Amino acid sequence: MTCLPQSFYARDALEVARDLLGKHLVAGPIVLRISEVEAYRWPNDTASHCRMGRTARNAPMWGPAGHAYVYLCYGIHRMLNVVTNQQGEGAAVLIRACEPVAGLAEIEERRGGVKGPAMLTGPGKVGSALALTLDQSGAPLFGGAPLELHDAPTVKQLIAGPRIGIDFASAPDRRAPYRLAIAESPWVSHRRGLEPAG
DNA sequence: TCTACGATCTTT
DNA sequence: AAGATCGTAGAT
Repeated sequence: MTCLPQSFYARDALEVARDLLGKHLVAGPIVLRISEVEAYRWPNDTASHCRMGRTARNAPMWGPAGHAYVYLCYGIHRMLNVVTNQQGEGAAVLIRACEPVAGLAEIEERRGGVKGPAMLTGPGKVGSALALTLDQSGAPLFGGAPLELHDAPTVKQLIAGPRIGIDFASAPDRRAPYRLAIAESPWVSHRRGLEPAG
């Protein structure tokens, strides 16, 4: 298993999002296959955390690609994003759902005994399974890091639809099909609104 | 400081 | 349909 190089991430978030489907998140004994993502693009994406400019929280989104952006949502959930684009551009891909590949027992334990797709379909659940902490925000995802992204076969059949939980965004950004998932996978949250895509 | 509000999940 | 729960961000 080879680690994805930093150059993989230094592209438009939507391209990286598509290519992240099927790739592996590796954290110690746990390996997760990415099955659903959302792109938060640069520039002019009113759904993005970067819509208001640079802040202490979103600083990693403006930094070098291939690093993590972790933030706390609703006071409870830790969300994992992968930083994309060039340095100085605020963009990232949110990891929304995964399929377990290894470390099933550890994942189940961290998820409170939940099994099946309910275990990993939703960004908060992925964060919980990986035991993410806020101090991991800004950490690289390559070069022997505790959390890494490894290469795996590219996914051909995918489905796309509007992003979840961004009602505050402009109408075009609300409608934009920036949520991508593996077509045949049961490890996908909110199947409604997703349609076959290139 | 103060206040409002989330890129959600669970239970009712 | 609504509560949990707290760090951010923007306003004061």
